[in-house]
Amino acid sequence: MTWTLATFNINGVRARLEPLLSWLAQAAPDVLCLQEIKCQDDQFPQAALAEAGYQAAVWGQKAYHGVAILSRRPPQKVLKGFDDGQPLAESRLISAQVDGVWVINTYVPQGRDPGHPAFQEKLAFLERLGRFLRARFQPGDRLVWLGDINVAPQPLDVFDPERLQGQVGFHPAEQAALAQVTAWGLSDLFRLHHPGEKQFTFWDYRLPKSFARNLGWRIDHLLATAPLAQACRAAWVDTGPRGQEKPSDHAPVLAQFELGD
DNA sequence: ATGGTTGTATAACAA
Repeated sequence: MTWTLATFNINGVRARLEPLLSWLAQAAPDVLCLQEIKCQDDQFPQAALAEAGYQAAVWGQKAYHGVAILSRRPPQKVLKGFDDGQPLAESRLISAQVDGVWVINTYVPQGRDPGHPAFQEKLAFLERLGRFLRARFQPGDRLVWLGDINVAPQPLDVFDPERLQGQVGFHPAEQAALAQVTAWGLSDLFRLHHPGEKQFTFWDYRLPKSFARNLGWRIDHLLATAPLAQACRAAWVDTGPRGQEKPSDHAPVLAQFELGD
């Protein structure tokens, strides 16, 4: 079957429910991973999404962070956090096996500044995610790690690589930490289908007219194991929502697959 | 220039 997977940092699901519903109706992904829902589980708009044809596995928290996996069909399994005996303090990781694919949805800590303790927490999160994948899954499994990963891998992935070199989101230490995870056997689906193309997924509100001037970063990714990368027919960024009224600062990223049995 | 805006919550904090 043809299967479409998407990731979208929604930056407050309650503040953007109407645009989310219209985007879902138009883009019609089979699975949508959300980050920064910024609400508790019981505040999540389950009913409105059910009416749109989606069920949701949600791990929220008050005011900050929060992740969810929306799917047309019920997931076979859902996992919140790393499930390694040490609870994750913030709601930044939810995984689900849905339509036979393991979908690992992360909102990786932003890191604040390379000199801030939060930066070390970001690196530690990425290392822990690498251990999580290696402990639980095989590179031959149908698996996608996706979400707001908060790291631009290459100079092509930021609007001004010289100026931004060494800043949070474009620092060698986090690029190395990301590479350590993907070295397990994950491919960047957007880059696979668009080598050499400058296409961003995030435009900071704090830079005046950042979207109109395309002052962005490619920090939202879909990273797939070989069986899924081989099944991937297309990957793209939908910049439509970013240009609308009161947008999220991120745009959705999608990938389409032809899944055999 | 170390700025700027946004959501949540209602004062700052995180991004």
